[in-house]
Parts: sequence; structure tokens; C-alpha cells
Amino acid sequence: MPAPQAMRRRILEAAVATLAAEGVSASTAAMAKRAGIAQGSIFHHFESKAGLLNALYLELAEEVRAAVLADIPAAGLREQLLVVWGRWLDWAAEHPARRRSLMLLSLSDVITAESRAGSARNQAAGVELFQRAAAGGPLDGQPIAFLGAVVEGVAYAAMDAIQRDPERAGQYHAAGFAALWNLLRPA
Amino acid sequence: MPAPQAMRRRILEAAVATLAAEGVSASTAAMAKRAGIAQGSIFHHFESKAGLLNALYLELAEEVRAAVLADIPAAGLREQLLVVWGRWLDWAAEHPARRRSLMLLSLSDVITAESRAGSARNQAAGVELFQRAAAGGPLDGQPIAFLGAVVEGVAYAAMDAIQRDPERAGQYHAAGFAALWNLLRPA
Amino acid sequence: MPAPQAMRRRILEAAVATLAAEGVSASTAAMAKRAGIAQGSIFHHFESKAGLLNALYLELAEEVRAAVLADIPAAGLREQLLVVWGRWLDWAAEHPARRRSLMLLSLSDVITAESRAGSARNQAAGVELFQRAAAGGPLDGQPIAFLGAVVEGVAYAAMDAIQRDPERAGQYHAAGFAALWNLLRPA
Amino acid sequence: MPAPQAMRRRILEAAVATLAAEGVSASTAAMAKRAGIAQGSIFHHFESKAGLLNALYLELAEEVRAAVLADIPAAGLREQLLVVWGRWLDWAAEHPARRRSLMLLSLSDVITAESRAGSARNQAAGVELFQRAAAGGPLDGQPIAFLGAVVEGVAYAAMDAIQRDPERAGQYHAAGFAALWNLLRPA
DNA sequence: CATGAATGAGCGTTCATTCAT
DNA sequence: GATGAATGAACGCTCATTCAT
Repeated sequence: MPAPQAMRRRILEAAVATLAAEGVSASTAAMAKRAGIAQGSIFHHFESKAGLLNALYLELAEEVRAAVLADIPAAGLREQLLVVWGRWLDWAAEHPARRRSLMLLSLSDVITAESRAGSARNQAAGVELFQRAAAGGPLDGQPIAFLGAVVEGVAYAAMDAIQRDPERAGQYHAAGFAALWNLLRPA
Repeated sequence: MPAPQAMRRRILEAAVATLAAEGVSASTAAMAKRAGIAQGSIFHHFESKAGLLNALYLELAEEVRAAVLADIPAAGLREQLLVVWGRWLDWAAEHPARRRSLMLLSLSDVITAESRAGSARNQAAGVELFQRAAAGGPLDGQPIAFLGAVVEGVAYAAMDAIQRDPERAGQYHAAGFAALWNLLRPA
Repeated sequence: MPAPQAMRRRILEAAVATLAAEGVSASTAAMAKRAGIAQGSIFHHFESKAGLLNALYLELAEEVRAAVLADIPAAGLREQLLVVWGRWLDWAAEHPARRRSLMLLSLSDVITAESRAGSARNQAAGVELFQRAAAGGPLDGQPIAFLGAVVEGVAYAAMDAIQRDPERAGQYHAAGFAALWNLLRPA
Repeated sequence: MPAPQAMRRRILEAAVATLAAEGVSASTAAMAKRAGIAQGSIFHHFESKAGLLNALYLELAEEVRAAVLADIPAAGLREQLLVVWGRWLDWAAEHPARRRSLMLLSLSDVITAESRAGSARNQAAGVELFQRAAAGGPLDGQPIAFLGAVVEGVAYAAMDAIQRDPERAGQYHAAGFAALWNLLRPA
């Protein structure tokens, strides 16, 4: 019973690496090879390629949530957001292949509406923090999906900048957060 | 040769529709079918699928630029940005398939570095406007690529919101712009 | 009326060059391009690709015959054969593309039995010379086709050697002829 | 994996038959059909069509060598050559499709220089026999490639004659050998 | 006649999935 | 379970040939 889960993990890790390297069109054979198993064995653990990719999408989304939202210290709202911001950028910087896979998957049409909804539910707690920060600002009262997308847009811009130019990571981290805070707060 | 350009256009339009409907992995056969021509005929007008997609990418990028940046009225910076913002969201709302295609293409690795550079050059005038608006704000002095990505992130969030919920288009338009202006300006 | 023949010639010359460069699978489009005409124009001068290749085969075969067998001086048999041998090797050395095309065509199955028969008839006079030389030797009385093939085999070996190593052309010329003469004569 | 080699063999046999029947441009689909397998299955056993054809070329070349050069009896040079000559003609007569395939392949440009070199190395022992027989004759001291080509040319002429007119096989066999021996020996 | 765009069958190759071992 | 050979539909692309201009 421990083995099946371990095999599943190995396949998912291999899938991350393969996706990051070759895009969503990476073959299941390439994933199997990277996992060190036979081509056909993947299908003992996942119903289909689509099933595997959806499972991976959910795992990665949950991983981000855990990395970013676990044990947020009791503190002022700005300090809490700063913690979240920092963890988010750090996760992206430390796991570029995972970030790339997650992004490729979220843009691919193999990810079902159900998977997307699950992922969104997952991140609700995080968005809610930003929602509180938006009180009185221009996005006060806007739907969560909109607010979340705005925040995500700014965060992805910072992640891309850091990945492109890691030596100025601190500068992008600080400027990005200042911009985001500005964006949320009343003028 | 009554209209070699007309056939090219028909293929590109069919490609937009097919990409929007089926993703980047849409087959050239599907595009040909939608264009009402034989499969092989595509290759009289484009060297390869990659060539077709790059041409489409450049056309769409130029189309956005023309729609958004043409004849910006002499006015205060805020009014100019508001014009740009409005035209951008309008283009997206009016051409959802084109927007989706452009996004899918820009995330795909068939688009060459050269195409991307051409597109970036194209949009330089627009980004420069935002750069001027950022003076004194948290993104003052940041690289153009970072600033552009932040602005794009906010704009895409607004476009998605409007597409999801067109009845509140005005609200997303106004709140998005206020947030963007806040983000750029000094606290 | 002069023009049609000129165009035909141009196409055949282009076909030779294209065949030599790209093999029998060379496209008619490539030949048309090399001839400086439109793809479709080839089919105003030749019924089909197969028709073109058969015509080329016959032209080349006739060209060899003319180059090798025209005006053979009255002389002893050995001297006559030496003239033929020399002209044959010279033609091959001077027209490698034509030789290669002729060989490719003769091995291809687009050349009909009729074309082959025509070419064989053409060369009968030449083979007859060798037949006379074979009198009393081991091939005396053998069918013309067999005798011709043997002679051809020796000649092609010499041509290949000269093409591979042109500096020793004289040596291959002389040794090849001596071997051929030995082969034909009584022990 | 009951017999991975068996499938490989079946494909190679089907390739021989298909090549002999349709020429080098025979499709892999036709080979698969003749082998009774799916089109795609060929590519589990061979990397590509070119890989398959090169493998076939090497197998056939080795097969000829084994059939012709194995266990040559200790005897006078003439008797040894006669054994080789006989085995060579017999192999060709018994395996016309294999001979035709080998010839088509050797003239095709899908066969790599490496394959050709391997095949040449393979046959060195045979050519060396003819080289010894050439001592004192017109081809004494000529490069192996030239000598080999001459011998091959005479042999192929005999094979063709036998194939065309099997009833006189003995006559072509004897006359061909006499001619070859004459060719090699001093006048 | 010349043109070259259009055709559509066919090519070599890939790949998710199945299944006998 | 694990294996990997087998499948066959699909893919991007080529090409001889046709035909409206």
C-alpha cells in the first residue's frame, strides 16, 4: 500500500520535469521513461493522459497553497500580505519547472472546469486576505475572481522578472509589493 | 492570381477561429476545412504550420497596436492612458477569438524569438506611455519588460472579468483603470 | 515552331541537372524551376512525369550512341574498339550529370520496356563491333544481350574509377581496355 | 517478448519483397501490409525508413558473403574462383528478389557511407581472391575498388543472362567464368 | 501556350492506449 | 502490478496533375 502512492509520486514528478522541458504536448512515453518505468505502466496509475494532467494540476495548485498560505503569522494585514508575497515569489524562484508546468496546464484545455473550480476553492483563503486589503480601494467590492486575477497578474510579472534577471530579485520583490499595495489601497 | 492576398486572409481568419476553438494543437487540416480549401493549399501560402502561426501572431499583435495606439489625442497623461485602456478592453471584448489566439500563440513555443522581438518593438510606444505615468511611483525606474508585464497582467484580468460577466463591463473598466492608476502613481 | 523544340530541350536539360542532383524522386516542380518556367508548363510539353523521363532516357541513349559510334574510322578491329572505348570513357568523364541521370533512369521502373527496347536497338551497331572481336573467344556465340552487358560492366567500372580518381584516368583507360580485350580474345 | 527478432525478420523479409516489386520508393505502409502488421509497428523495430533500409542492406550483403565465401576449399586458385563464381550465381538465381533489393539499395542514396564501408569490409576476403588471380594480368596493381567493380560487372551480366534465360544457365555460367578468367590472366 | 493556385492522395512518423505475457 | 510490442488514427507536409485566367 505504500508503494502505489510512491509510484504515483514518481510519475507526477517525471511529468513535471517532462512538461517543463517539452510543453503540454510531451508524450506519456517520455514521462514514463523519465520515471524509469514502462510506457504502459502509467495507465495502471492514471486512467488517461488527461487524468494524469488534471491530477498533476491539482497537486501543484495545492502545493502552492500549502507553501504560501500555511501558518500565516498573526500580524498587521500589510505584514501578512508581505509574508504571502514573499513565499509566493520564493516558491516560484525555487521551483521553476513546477511553476512552468502549472502555467502550461492552466492554459491547456485538458484541464477540466471541475479541476479549475477545485483549485480556485483551494486558494480562496489567500484571495480573502487580499480582499481585506482592498477595503476602501478601487477594487473594493469587486468579485473575487477579478481581484484574484489582478493580484495574480502582478505576481506573475514579478516572478517572470526575477526569473529573467535573478540578480535583482530583491528589487523586483520590493517594487512589486509596493505596486500591489498601492493598487489595493485608497488613493 | 485574382486575389492571392484574399486567400491568405481567409486562411489566417480560419486559423484564428480554429485556434480559439481547439487550442494551439489545432491541426492544419482543421484550419483548411474551416477556410473551405484543400489541406495542401495552406502550404502554398505559408511555408509551414510554424510559419503560419508566426505570421498570425505578428498580424494580431499589429492589429492590437493599431486599434489601441493609433491617433492618441493630445491631452493630459491620465486622459491618454484612459483612452488606451478603453480601446484595449474594447478590442478584447469585440474580438474574443483573436484575443484567445494571440494569448495561446504568445505562450506557445512555436513563436520565434524574432517574432516576439518584432511584436515588442511594435508596442514600445504604448509601454512608454505607461512608463511616463509611473514616474515617482513604485515602478519608476524598473525595466520596461517588468512594467509592461504588470500592466498587461492588470489589463488581462479586466478583460477576463468582462468576458465572464459582460453586463458589468463598465464596472470592471472603471475599477481596473483606477487600480492601474493607483498602482503606477506615488502613494 | 522553332520555340516548342527549344522549350522541350530546356526542360530536358533542367531534368538532367535535377535528376543528377536529387535522384529519380526529384519533383517536376524542381525541374520546372531549374528550367525557369512555371510548374504547370512542363505538362504542355510532356504528357506526364513518366513521359518526360522516358523521353529523356531515349535522348540520352541516342546521345551516347552518337558520341561513341559516329564515323568510326576504317581500321583494324582492335583500333576501332580502342576508338569506341576512348570516346565512351570521354563522354562519361565530360558529362557526369548525364551519365548519372542515364543510369538512374535505366534502373528506375518508370522506364518502359518499349523505351528499353528502343535504346537497345540504337546501340546494336556498337555491340556488333564487340561481337566481332569476341570471335574465337569465350563469349563467341553468346547472345548479344549477354555480351553487351559484360562489356558495359567493364566500361562502367572504368568510368567509376576515373570519376573517383581522375588523376589516373589514363591508367584506368589503358588497363580497362587491355582487360576487355583479353576477355574477348581466345586465351 | 516472445520473439522480437522474429518480427524484425518478418519486416525485413516483407521489405525485400516490397522493394523488389515496387522499387526503393516503396512505402513503409506497403511493407507493413505485406508483413501483416500495422503501419506504425515498423517503427518499434527500426528508427526510420532509412534505418530499416540500411539494416536490410547490411543483412543482404552479409548474406551474400556467407553464401559465397564460407569454407572455400583448399585448392588451386582457379578452382577456388570457380567455387566462388558458382556460389555467387547460384545465390542470385535462387534469390532474385534479394538480389534486386540489394542492387536497388546499393544504388539508392539512403544507404550511408558507413553502411557501404561495412559492406566493403565484409567482402574484402572475396576481392582478395580475385586480386591474387590478377597477378601478371592487365589489372595487376590496380586499386581494389576498380578490380572489384570489373569483376562485379561481369558477374552481374551473367546473373542477368541467367535470369532472363534460365534454360541456358550452364552456358552463361561457363562462358562467363572463362571470360572472367581470361580478363584477369596475362594475355 | 503560359501561368501558378488549387487539389487530394499519399508519405514517413508519432503517440495514447490496449493487452498478452 | 509491470512490461513493452502492437495498434491505427492522426499529424504536417509533398507532389503530380488540373484548370481558370
